Amino acid sequence: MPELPEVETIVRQLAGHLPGRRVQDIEVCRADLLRESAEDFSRGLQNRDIVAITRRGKNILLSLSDQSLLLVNLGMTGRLLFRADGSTDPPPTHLGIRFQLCPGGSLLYTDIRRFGHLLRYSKAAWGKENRRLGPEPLGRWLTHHRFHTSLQTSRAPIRSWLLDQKRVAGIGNIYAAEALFRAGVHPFRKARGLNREESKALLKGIRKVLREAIWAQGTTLRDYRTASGGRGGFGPSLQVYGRAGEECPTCKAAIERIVFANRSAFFCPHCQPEVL
DNA sequence: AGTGTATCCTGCAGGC
DNA sequence: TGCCTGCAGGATACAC
Repeated sequence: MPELPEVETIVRQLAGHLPGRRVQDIEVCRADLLRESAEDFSRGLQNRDIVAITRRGKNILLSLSDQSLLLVNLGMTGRLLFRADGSTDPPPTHLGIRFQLCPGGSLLYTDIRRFGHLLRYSKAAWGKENRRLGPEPLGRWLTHHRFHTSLQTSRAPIRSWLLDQKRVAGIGNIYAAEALFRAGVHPFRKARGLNREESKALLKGIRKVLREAIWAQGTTLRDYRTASGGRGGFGPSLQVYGRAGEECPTCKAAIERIVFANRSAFFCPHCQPEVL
């Protein structure tokens, strides 16, 4: 569910609450969210101070006072909510893990489908894992030239390439569809088949749609919520995702939906021709 | 090596 | 009303 803009929104909100707070107590309601025992997980976090919160791709990273790190991946339906003490909000459904913080407040991880996970890393172990992720699409390192060069190494359909977190980190099915539409590139096209002009348009499209979605605090189709429980406002700005049968905003042709790699792809057959 | 597919899990919408 | 099917923003183990 949550792609880069959604995760960025959550991180920005939590940055106003978490740093400076201590993890006082941990309640694990759903142990299958972890890859270690609930006891080890709790022991590794208890009494650590949260120093910082950042994002890498679609992952949320909490830096702790002992140099270790807690990674939160929200999967499809994960939420990370901050609740002040005495909050009148109703208790969340599908609570997975509750972190009681000091001085005051709690951090709640909820997840209907439980595709998400929480992982502790040492500084060194995270460094190694981090290198396996592709560059940040909004980062300065990823130039048009590097993007184009990277595309040339793959025969995969460009939609699959964009979803592969080892290529570029943070893009999911919604923003892949939107970026391809903005660039006029059919999702089926081979990555290495894009010429310089097309790859430049694609990177520009990716950056534009991600920035606009961050500005709108992400896209709530159903389950995504910000850290304060709010909804993202980018939904009405989606031009093709979820709009099969509707008119293309550019040319009025009917938007099509095809399924490959087990996922829907939405595109305009006129603005995004499969063959040039 | 580099791809596509099936699978984990729950909830909801739509058809009958 | 209720049962059934298909579909969902992600990541990964496997087969080819």
